[in-house]
Amino acid sequence: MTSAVPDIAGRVVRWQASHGRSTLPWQNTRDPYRVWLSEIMLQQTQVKTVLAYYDRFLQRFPDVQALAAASLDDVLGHWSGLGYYSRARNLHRCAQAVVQQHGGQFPRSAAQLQELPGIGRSTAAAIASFCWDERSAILDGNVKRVLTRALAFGGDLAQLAAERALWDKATQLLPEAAADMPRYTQGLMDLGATVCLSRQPSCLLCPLEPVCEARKRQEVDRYPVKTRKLKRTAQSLWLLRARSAEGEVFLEKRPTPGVWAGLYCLPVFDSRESLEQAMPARLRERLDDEPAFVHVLTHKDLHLHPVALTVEAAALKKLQGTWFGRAEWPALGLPTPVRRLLSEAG
DNA sequence: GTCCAGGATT
DNA sequence: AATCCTGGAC
Repeated sequence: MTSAVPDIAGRVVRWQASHGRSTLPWQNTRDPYRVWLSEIMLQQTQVKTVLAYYDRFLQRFPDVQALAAASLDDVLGHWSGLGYYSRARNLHRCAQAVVQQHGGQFPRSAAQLQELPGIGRSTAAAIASFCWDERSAILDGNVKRVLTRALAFGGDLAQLAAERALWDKATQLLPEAAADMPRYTQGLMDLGATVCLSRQPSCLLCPLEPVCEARKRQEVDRYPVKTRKLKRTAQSLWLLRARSAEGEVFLEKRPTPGVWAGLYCLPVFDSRESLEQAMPARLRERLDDEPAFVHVLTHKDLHLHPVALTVEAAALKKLQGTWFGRAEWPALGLPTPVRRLLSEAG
């Protein structure tokens, strides 16, 4: 044993067995469909949020064949509210690729999994290690935090070279025994989610505390190093909130790509003037401006201006879109702010 | 209210 | 390097 690294893997594996999570609905299975679905949902999304979606999604789409056979609208309807809707579009495409190109079986290596839509390097490694014990490293945001602290890795993760170097470190740290891979991978995720927190980490509860370089130097909060320039722009949008006398709502489908791609949405306009011009003159005086509110995306603040209007259904025949009744629209793929607006209206 | 965390695609 | 969403902490 000439390695300079301490036995991090063994510590993680033993800690996972005694203190890690073991009752989440996507654990205690090696079914790649269930593991894959959970990993996609958990991208950029916290466990608590996913818990509200996972079982319901599985009930509607119990296997990869059912998902592949479903319409994209149906899939987006069950994803509605989870955010980052390209994940749902890629999920659907991936299911179809598995059925059509792999005979309904997920390919059994991380390298092949990574060829599929929506599965990047880390997600591929997670699936392969959980389902088939493959010795392949994950490196999501939580794990980056654990590893950069344990190693006092000071490279700037905004730089490609540092990112590559950390992937190499993560690979070197893997347990030697393939059979330990599921527990090791789960342990790293658990540590990042429950102990090695971004703010106020619980170092006293951490199995890596005795070997953690950042802890040793009392510099835990300096890792990971990432110089990011999040420059958020602002944009105003006007939303036509039309209701018919029968209580139906008027929705249009969003184009792909773009914000809310593929989802149903109230008709969107760049200005109040363009909203007015899109409808018959006799209706313009009945427009009712409602309080604006801000909806935040990663890269822009959307200032949303709802404009209400009650009309007979035929009055908007110049606009693209469809009327949906109370029995229909709740099941559609809707962005959260639009769903909220519709709910408030009754 | 403000700030922040969190992968893959193009 | 830019794009894509929501929820939780403070």
